[in-house]
Amino acid sequence: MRGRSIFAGLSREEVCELGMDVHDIHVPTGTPIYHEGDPAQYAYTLRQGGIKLVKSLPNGHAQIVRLLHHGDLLGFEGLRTDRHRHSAITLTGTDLCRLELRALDALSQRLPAVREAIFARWQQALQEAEDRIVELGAKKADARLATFLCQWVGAYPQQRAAPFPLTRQDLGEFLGLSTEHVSRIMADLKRHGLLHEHKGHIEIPDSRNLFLYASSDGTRA
Amino acid sequence: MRGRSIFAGLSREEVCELGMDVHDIHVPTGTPIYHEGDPAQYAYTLRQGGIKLVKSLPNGHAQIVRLLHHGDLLGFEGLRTDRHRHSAITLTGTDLCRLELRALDALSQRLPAVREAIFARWQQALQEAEDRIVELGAKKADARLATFLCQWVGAYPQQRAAPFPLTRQDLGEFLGLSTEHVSRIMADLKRHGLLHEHKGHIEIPDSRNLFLYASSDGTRA
DNA sequence: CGTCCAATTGAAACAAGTCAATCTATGTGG
DNA sequence: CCACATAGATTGACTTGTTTCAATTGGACG
Repeated sequence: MRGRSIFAGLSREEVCELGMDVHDIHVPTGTPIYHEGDPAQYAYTLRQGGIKLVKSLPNGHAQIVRLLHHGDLLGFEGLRTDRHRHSAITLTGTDLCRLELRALDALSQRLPAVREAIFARWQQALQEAEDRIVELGAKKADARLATFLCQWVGAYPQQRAAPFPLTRQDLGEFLGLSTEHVSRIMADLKRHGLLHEHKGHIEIPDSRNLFLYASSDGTRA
Repeated sequence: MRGRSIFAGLSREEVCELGMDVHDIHVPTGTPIYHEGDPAQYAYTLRQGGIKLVKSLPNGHAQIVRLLHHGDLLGFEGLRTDRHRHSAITLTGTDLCRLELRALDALSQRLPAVREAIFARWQQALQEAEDRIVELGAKKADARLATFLCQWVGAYPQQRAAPFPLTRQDLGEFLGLSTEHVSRIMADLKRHGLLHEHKGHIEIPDSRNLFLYASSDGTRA
């Protein structure tokens, strides 16, 4: 699912011939791709790197709504609303494929397979968002962090040590915690030997142990 | 959006003729319509009443993922997955319209307008789920409850006092709080005259005040 | 070598959960 | 019509979880 092109079977040339121009662009670390509230003009597919989708509250607090990996889509809400509903900020240097929303909409109307592919990703995003609601609503801080780390390294099955560009603040904004608390829990996990961290990479020696840590009465409410 | 039929313009007879049989069913208060993990066979549109969508954690905790009002859809995830991803339980007596998923899928493939309508609702659900993530991740208990109450009464603009079938436990499971804490905050709101409650109905004298209460440094992280 | 930013740590304040007791409304059967 | 049983709501005292503030450490980089 994730990582499969939405242009089921179409080559880039064929897509271009259908009237959309497609640009590959590179964005360096920590750079906004678009801002919450901006008029939505482009959608993107993430070819390489990591991105956070952030919503800000009036009182200056930020919440990371979703984290995107290789193969994920962003900006597609522009197909239904005229403005972006969150800010997209790179966590690493990223390679993106930029698509025009108007052309994408027209094209996907004509090609049901493309429409379906977008549809499917949307449904998947809803599923993940609902899982996140459960995490945030029903688990304590340490369990939230532990399950998140398990999922993160699970997204990099090939490597022994997964790249980990997130700061403590990013983790806090994703999990609804203060950076200090995140820091303490991370230190705890390392002390228990459940987690190693070096130079922007993390490694979980035995994810079963971490999972147990995560479940061990990580309850709330 | 909410409340509009997905069968854009088609009469029930036309829908039936297209090969789907449609049943109106009534379900009394507190009854499960389907369970998390059940094979998905039907989808429903909610004609009348209230429903909670619940996910359970292994350790026996429950999280209400979404609350449905008149006009909302449920069970449509069955179009993409073969099992229901949450349990649906009535909060009141409800009138539902039951649709066969297989037939619905076939029909919506043939009628792009129907497909689009479902698509649109899905997108809306994602939007609301992301808003909920922000609520849960970035606000404190009292602010979460206050904004929720505002939204709830906002869904019943016609009445002066909105029907309110939720128990304290429901509120807790929706907002990620203990029932006791919910009870205390509700008592506080009433003490401040921001909220009245009688016999399964609530009334917010001035929603601006409650909103202020909700925003007044309702920060976290 | 000094600077800067992120991470860590500690102590204290605050928020929320837990447990237990009480209260209230509601419905039931006598 | 009343006594009682029941389930949800409330309240209080206490414990635990989390944030806040402030100070310190550590690493990356010029």
